[in-house]
Amino acid sequence: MAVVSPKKVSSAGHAACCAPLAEGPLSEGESIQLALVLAALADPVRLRLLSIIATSGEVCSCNLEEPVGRSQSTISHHTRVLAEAGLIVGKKHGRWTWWRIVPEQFATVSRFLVGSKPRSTVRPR
Amino acid sequence: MAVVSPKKVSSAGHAACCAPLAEGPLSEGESIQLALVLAALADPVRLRLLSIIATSGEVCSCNLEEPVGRSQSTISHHTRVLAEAGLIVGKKHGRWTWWRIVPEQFATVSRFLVGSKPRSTVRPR
DNA sequence: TCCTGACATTGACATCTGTCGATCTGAACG
DNA sequence: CGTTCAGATCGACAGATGTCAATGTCAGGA
Repeated sequence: MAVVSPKKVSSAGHAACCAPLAEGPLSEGESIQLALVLAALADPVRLRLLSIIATSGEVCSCNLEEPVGRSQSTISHHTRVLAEAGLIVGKKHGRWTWWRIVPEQFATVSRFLVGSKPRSTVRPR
Repeated sequence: MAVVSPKKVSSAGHAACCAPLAEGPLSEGESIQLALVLAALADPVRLRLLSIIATSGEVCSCNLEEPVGRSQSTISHHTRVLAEAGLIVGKKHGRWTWWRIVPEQFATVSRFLVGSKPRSTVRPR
């Protein structure tokens, strides 16, 4: 994933945009946007964090370290990546940050992946 | 993506398995499997290749280099990654390899991402 | 006002990944 | 056979990523 640098784009927003994969070739820009969100999803620890948050509805960071067995700073790093990808949002309650899923972002990515049915056929040159 | 090594698992099969994210915490194994497929998707060049293949129905490698502007060896690398993730399959016709989408694998991943609705709420400790 | 606890940030490090040029392999065709 | 061509593999390299320990920040409670 050389081209995609999450640091540059502070948030992928809800704009992982564009039409399903089979609706026509993706532009370079569209593919970079989508890859950003998919890259945030493509880590075992982050997937487990997401499943915990999605299952619980709302969780504070303090309840995330133990189940995945990573240090506090690592968890903080991962929640940041997920938040920048627009997959979760955090709300501060006193000392704690409560995280919850942003279903719309998941739906957007999901919409891309379905409808990837073959259509016509192109002969090789 | 430190833990996921596509080289070790020759194919992710159609077993990116398990229930939707919100159906309960993912096991470590499940998360690694899913991350494998998502990592294959999380690259702009591979997304564009997929969109080209999905749009065309069936394409030979020789028609993939030019649209994405990468060398032959790089394309070969990417098609390999996609094939190992079970997202495409290649069939040899004489000298050419024809690639096509495996819709089931996309559906499997997609099924994970939807249904990620918040449910109950967990109090911080 | 000072301490404590919850997170964020930083720095360092080993590992992984995308890319290319060069080389290898194996099918088609004289 | 020997040549040609599609595509796989190899070797190298720059840049990205996951991880942790250490340190910074800032809200609440004593």
